[in-house]
Amino acid sequence: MNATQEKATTEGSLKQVIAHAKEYGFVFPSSEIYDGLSAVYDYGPFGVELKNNLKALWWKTMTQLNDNIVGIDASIFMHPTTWKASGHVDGFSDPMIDNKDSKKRYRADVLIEEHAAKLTPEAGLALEKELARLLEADDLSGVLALIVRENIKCPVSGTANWTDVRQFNLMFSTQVGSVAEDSSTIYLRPETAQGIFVNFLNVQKSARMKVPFGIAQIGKAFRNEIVARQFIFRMREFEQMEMQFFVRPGEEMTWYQHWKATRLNWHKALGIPENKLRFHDHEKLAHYANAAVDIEFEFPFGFKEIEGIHSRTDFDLKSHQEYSGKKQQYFDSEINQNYVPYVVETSVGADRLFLMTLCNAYTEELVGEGEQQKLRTYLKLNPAVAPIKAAIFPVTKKDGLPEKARLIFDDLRLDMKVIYEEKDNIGKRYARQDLIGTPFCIAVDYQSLEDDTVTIRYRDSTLQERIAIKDLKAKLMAETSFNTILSKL
RNA sequence: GCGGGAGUAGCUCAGCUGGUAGAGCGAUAGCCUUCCAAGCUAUAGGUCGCGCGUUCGAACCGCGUCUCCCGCUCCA
Repeated sequence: MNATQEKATTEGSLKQVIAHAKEYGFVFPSSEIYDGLSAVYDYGPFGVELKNNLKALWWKTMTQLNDNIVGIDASIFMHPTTWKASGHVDGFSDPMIDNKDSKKRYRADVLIEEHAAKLTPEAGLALEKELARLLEADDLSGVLALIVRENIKCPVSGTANWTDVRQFNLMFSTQVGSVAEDSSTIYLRPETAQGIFVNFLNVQKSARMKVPFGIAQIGKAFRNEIVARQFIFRMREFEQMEMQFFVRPGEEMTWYQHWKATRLNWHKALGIPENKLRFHDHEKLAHYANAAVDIEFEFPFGFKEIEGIHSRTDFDLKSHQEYSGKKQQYFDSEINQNYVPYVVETSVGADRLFLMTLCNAYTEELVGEGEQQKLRTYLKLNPAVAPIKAAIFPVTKKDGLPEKARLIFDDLRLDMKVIYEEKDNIGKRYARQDLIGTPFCIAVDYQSLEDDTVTIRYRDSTLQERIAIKDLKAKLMAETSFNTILSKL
């Protein structure tokens, strides 16, 4: 651990990243003055800039670089039947049971299914049927009775000392209408995808889209997680960036592979090192999917999913067709056929993308020698997504330097987010910008008054070079443009 | 939800076996200083997470509660 001698560059632990995020205005706990609200967070002044940039980058990648992808913005509230059709009403609530000795929590249905697998095929099948009947009837005490009757034990403690079976519904519900009695229950969407599916024909017709084509959407979704933790990694209110890609039946695997590669590449282009990213194939597939893979990032707490790519088959559109009684078909004039398209989904957690970006950017470096040695903390953010693109400093606040700097600032602000500061010595000002990841600092000095040049100081190297003021904006625009990322795709 | 750990100024922490709060950094204002958290002056900021109890007296002891962190479980 004695790495103090060499120039050690380290990434932060999750704790450090959280502390940094709060201290420097990226992420605050929600309603903090009331002790916060579990698993809910607010984005601060620099956090919202960073997040907006990430969202804009994704949006442009999808809708600007692909002429067959268009966007929508659907509501959070949807007709309740939507969630019956999607399977969330039935499938999104889990019967849970705790073992009082081992303190472990299990899904009661999984426990019984695993037990059934050990029985003879006939007995196992009979048990599963019984379970299905009980679940269908929402008979939770019946499920417990079944566990007791079968003498199912906890794999850890080996005892059958169980709590009651309790239902955890992951969807938030609320009422429409001001009078409680007359109102009907509706849900806050647990995923944004259904807003796309129910608008499939609206979009296809109005934008005259031809299969294969995609619909992109960024929006909030809500899940009443039993356990929500790890900062903004798992929140009860979160933001998804989803693109549903509609393809001819039978061609879904080709597109699945295509989007898998394309999306991984996007994260790399953003500047995430290759060795911190990996694919993780799903062995157990969701009810709607015939193939699924996660793109995982190595967070301080391990490799975790940031994006999912799913081949959702025609499950959703078919289901909506059934429940709504409205045909969800597409006429493919190339092959002269009507069909319900298959869907390949790419779904990024915007907050996870944000957290990945922040974790990856957080850097601590020992600089200086001996007594002078100190820790330099900065955010190595990609300039294209950095909250502040440049800071403009007069080297002192007299002799007309502030006025000169102001002119540059007023010109730059028309094109990008910049900061002007003249308080404190310039080293302190550099350090403050490092902490929020500002990639460039522009210093106006006495030479600037004579020959209209300034120095530009680079965040990561702390090196400076002199540049003519007339060339400054073009350089900054080029260095901070989305183009620097998009051109790599 | 369960188990473990932790809550004192914006941050990092100090505060003895109970005697009603302090430091450094940071922030703000000013001075000084043309280049990497320098120096000087001043100011602001805390019902010690919250509640109840014990006590003449609680940051400190007891009980309860809330929040955060780590693990179990689940997912975008």
